[in-house]
Amino acid sequence: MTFASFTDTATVANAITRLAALAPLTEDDRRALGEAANMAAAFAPQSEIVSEGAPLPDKKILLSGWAYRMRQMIDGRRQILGLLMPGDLLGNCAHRDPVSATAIIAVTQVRLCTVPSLGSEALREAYAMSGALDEIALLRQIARLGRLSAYERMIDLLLEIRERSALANLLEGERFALPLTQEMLADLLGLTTVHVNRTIQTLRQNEVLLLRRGYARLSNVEGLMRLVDYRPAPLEVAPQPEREPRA
Amino acid sequence: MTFASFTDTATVANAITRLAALAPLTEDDRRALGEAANMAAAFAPQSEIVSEGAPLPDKKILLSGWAYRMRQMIDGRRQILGLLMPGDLLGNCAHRDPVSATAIIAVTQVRLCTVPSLGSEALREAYAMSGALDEIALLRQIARLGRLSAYERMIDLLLEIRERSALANLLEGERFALPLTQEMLADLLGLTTVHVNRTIQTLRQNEVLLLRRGYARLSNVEGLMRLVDYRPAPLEVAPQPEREPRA
DNA sequence: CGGCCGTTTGATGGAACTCAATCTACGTGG
DNA sequence: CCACGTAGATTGAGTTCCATCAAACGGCCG
Repeated sequence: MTFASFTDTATVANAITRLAALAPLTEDDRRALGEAANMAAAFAPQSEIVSEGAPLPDKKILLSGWAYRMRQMIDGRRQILGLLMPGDLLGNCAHRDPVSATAIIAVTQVRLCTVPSLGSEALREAYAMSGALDEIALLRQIARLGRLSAYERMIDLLLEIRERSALANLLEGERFALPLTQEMLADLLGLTTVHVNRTIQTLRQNEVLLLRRGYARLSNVEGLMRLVDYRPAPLEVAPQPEREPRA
Repeated sequence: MTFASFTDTATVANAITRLAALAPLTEDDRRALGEAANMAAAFAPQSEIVSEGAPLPDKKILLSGWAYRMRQMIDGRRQILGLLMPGDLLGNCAHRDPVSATAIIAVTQVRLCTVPSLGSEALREAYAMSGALDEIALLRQIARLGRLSAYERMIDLLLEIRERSALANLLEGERFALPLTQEMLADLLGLTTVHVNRTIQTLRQNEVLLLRRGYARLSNVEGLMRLVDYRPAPLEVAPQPEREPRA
């Protein structure tokens, strides 16, 4: 299965939903975001959005699509450091002369726009919250790689993706998009593709995971959270209107 | 060897040296820092400076001593997420109602003080730079755990500690303090203490590492950096007056 | 139809873990 | 001042999880 043709169902609305969950946006904010979105730049799947060591661009919003931050060693070993999903913010850096510490690569087709004037209090607040969530994701990734088995790592990662999808109202019932190849999952989890494949099969046998055509569904989320000691990010998540699953 | 009695040779000057390397401090800044340091709070070795989920205190400077950020699972597995060394800043968080995502534990005796009024441009700049370096350290830790062998992880970590020591002028010749037990190293590197011990012995046999009484010395730093593809943090490090090694 | 990307399967090896015991340095109290 | 307790370091034997190597399979697109 290739994801070059992955049809991203996320819209600008999803990105804005996420920001609104981080700080109470005013109507003005939403309008400004909508206008900024009209100036969005598009990136093809697999393209390099930012290079390692390149000067960091302005603060940007990921309007739709997925990307990842990656580090590659000279001998070819790759480690994916973190995922970027709709509504995530890039270039969160307050000091002058900022340089990107990592490359950023598009997974699917990606649309990016510049954050509108940061004059708005709520937008600045959302930006700060987003930075805090970014840090939590990095910390989680460290604990995942350092102390979980392959089986647990996979569950922990899927729980995180599910949680972040929910934040942007991208949970359709209990199903969510997972446009990652097993190779990307391996680079994310510090495993080989072969072992990722075997781990997924075990998850399927245990009826924990349904994985099909770029979508995933977890069973018994509560139990899984207990299994890997998963702690949701400390956010009073406003309940979102639930979208109908479309099979 | 216990580090409860570890004599920390770092002084307030080391912490200030680090900040000065991040942004050009004025004389006023230095004076304010010196005064703030007089109001420092002390923490005993092994004590919990901040609890996970506790409300985050004000922005603080670690004046002297070492600490670490940690996450513990219910079944007892521990992962050290990162180290805090003299001159490091805590509570780098711009949004309201911040809660610590991790516990912070003192390794040695620790002294902390509140950052003086952030009115100063240079201090704000130093704070931002420090945040960027924190992120780089987290990213490095992820790549370390995900893609390096035990042997490489140990080298990579020691190179990072050496680099950070240098930033606070805590490199004495080629020697630097390493007040960590093998158990802490294990929790930091995602290994067991037994394996850390064996890895250290291999490093000693290869004449890469000298480790004695809480101090470390690396040989052939250039070669080690190449071996693990170590990339120093992008900082134009102002050369510091070198301190005489004393031992 | 053929090639390619991604997935799946099998066989084998090795890096790191587990369990268990011993050793060493140091601080403490008798 | 020595006996003891404890934290940390070290060593050995056996095991397991995950990597490696190699090949085959499946769907999609040209």
